[in-house]
Amino acid sequence: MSSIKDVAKAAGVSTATVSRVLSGTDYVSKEVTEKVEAAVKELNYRPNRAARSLRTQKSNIVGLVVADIHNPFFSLIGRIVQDVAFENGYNVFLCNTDEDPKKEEAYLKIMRDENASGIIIAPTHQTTQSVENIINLGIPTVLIDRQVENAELDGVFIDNINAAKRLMEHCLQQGYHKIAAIIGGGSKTGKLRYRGMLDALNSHNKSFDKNKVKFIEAHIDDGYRATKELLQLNNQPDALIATNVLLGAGAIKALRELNIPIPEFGFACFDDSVWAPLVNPSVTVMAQPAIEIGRTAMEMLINRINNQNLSYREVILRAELIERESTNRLIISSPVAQRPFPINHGNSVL
Amino acid sequence: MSSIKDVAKAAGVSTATVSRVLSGTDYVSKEVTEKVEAAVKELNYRPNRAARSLRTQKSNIVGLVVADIHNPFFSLIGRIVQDVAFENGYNVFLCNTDEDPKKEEAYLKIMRDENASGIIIAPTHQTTQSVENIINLGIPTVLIDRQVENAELDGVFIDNINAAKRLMEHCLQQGYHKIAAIIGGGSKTGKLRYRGMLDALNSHNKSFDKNKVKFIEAHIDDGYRATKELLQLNNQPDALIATNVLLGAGAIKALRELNIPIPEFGFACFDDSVWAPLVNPSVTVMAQPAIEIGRTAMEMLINRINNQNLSYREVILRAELIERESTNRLIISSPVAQRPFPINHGNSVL
DNA sequence: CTGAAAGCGCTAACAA
DNA sequence: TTGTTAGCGCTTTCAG
Repeated sequence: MSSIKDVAKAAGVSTATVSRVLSGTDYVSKEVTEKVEAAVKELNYRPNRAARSLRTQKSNIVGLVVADIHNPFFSLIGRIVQDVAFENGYNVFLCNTDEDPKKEEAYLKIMRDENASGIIIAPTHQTTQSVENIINLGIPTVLIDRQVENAELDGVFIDNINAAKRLMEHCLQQGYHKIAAIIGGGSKTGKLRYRGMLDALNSHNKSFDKNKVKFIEAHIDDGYRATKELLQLNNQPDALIATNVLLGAGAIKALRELNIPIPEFGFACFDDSVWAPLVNPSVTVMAQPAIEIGRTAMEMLINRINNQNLSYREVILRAELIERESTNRLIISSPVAQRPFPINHGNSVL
Repeated sequence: MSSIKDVAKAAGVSTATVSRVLSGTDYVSKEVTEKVEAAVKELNYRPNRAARSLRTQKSNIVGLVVADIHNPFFSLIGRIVQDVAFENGYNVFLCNTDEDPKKEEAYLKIMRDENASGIIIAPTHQTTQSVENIINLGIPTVLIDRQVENAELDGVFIDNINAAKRLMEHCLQQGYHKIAAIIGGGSKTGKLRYRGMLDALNSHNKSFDKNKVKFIEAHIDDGYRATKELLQLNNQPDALIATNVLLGAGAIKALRELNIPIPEFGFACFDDSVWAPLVNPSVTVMAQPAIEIGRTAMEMLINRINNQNLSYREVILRAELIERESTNRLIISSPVAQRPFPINHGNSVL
């Protein structure tokens, strides 16, 4: 491994000059520049990142802190974040918190130790402390997925209340009136979506039957169990909304096992996925624009890194209601194969 | 941000002593140790990684290089790799190559620049050059998913030939005899799986009808298109095997649109997924043990980092055939809801 | 426009 | 058992 000294020697210049050529900050004569570039090529020189980082107190590391990269919503975001990062010379550190504030804090500390340039984070539900931790780091940060009031941080979200409201509204319009919900209780997002659903109900002079709402951990198993419990109530619901893709998958498993007829029983969930149009009947979803979220977040982060004085901004993206069969109580029995579905849907999640 | 000097001053000792206490390598008296630890706590001191890395020519960075983290097979592996890494003090750099050798090479160079301690990689199809690049780095490396002959590298794989053979064997036993295949052409894995399928056919004195085999890029869209093409042949196939989860999803879309009756027409693919048991009919799969692959790979990597003199080893894990309805030509029409499916299947991929 | 030299924060000889 | 010190490879004043 050749160092900057070797290059300097080979080019017959000082290390400072080599550094200048590489960074392109200062003016260097054409002649010298060429000599240096030749030496760089010759020696196959690549600057040592640790040395650079130590000297500049910066790094090209960006932390991506999410609950679980295996959640397809996050993996799609992660995919795009990494793409944009790569295009801009940044590397992505992957951190899975499982919504555990301890882990989250540990990762944030590591980001500080690494002199991370920036962080993209979907903070855990312990919002206040968590966000305080982030702000105290003094590292440029973009929040995703979970909005935090009054946080002096950039963020990109969807309007959860509105999206949930529209989804509930849709179900009501389809004629369901005893609607149950399973909600991810680990994050702020779940609470907002609950509120949106409630808003829709209220505007119809309705409300949630309390024992038809379950705040649970956002895992497949939990969605499965909760759905089974809900369907064993005396006063059974006639529809179910799940507030994320994992809960949705668990719910479908349960509905299948219990042989619940859909869409006589209505079902819808958040997040589009590859399988939502493929299960039978196909599933109505509120699709979050994951790709756009990821791209926007990384771009905002780069802007923030390059200019810390920007005023903080929040980007709210619109989620899209995709109506499919699982809530189509009005016109039952149109065969699956005749319903078109998007082959290349940008929001789609595996 | 306090440095080791501040701690040394506060504890009234030298920086060397502080370093010794922190690393635990040399003996330090109890008394001094306590003073140092108190100072560390007091100042909320955390060692600067760049400085440490520069000095030791090591880092705690591990690169995870895969085609696409949004492929649920890789995202599950990534999830586990990151877990094990975290437990052992390593951080994971995420790299998506899209099977592009250029990108792969770029990421490998970055790993070198970062003094990465290790790499876990599913190499692209340009095997020889790619693996040479890896070996030339001199960084401990574990291959996953794509076996490379004669590579002086650790690896953890499944026996692709055998797994594909068993899957094909299963289809033949179910009475399908004009079986088509869509195969990921971008990686070695696809070729091995092709060979396994061929082996099974040969042992029945059969062979592939050449225009019923398509080597394509492993994307959903490509699987979709290829399936449509295959079903427009004069001599239509009576079954289809897809060699990975993305191709499988695309195939199902196409089969749905064309209103192909399953399991009269047979379908199976590699990789279990959350939706495989939920689509209708449920899909027979050859499930790869993704969690085990990820865990084993990271553990092997740590071993290799700690002892470069170990002899190289290959771990071959067994894939599991999960028979579901989509190949169940023999007993048609058992209702979905009555077929049990695993709620917490370890291999399951979203 | 270029060079000399200091120093980022840490570890590891070597000394004591 | 502890301290002194050199130096990892780079950038960035400051001089020229």
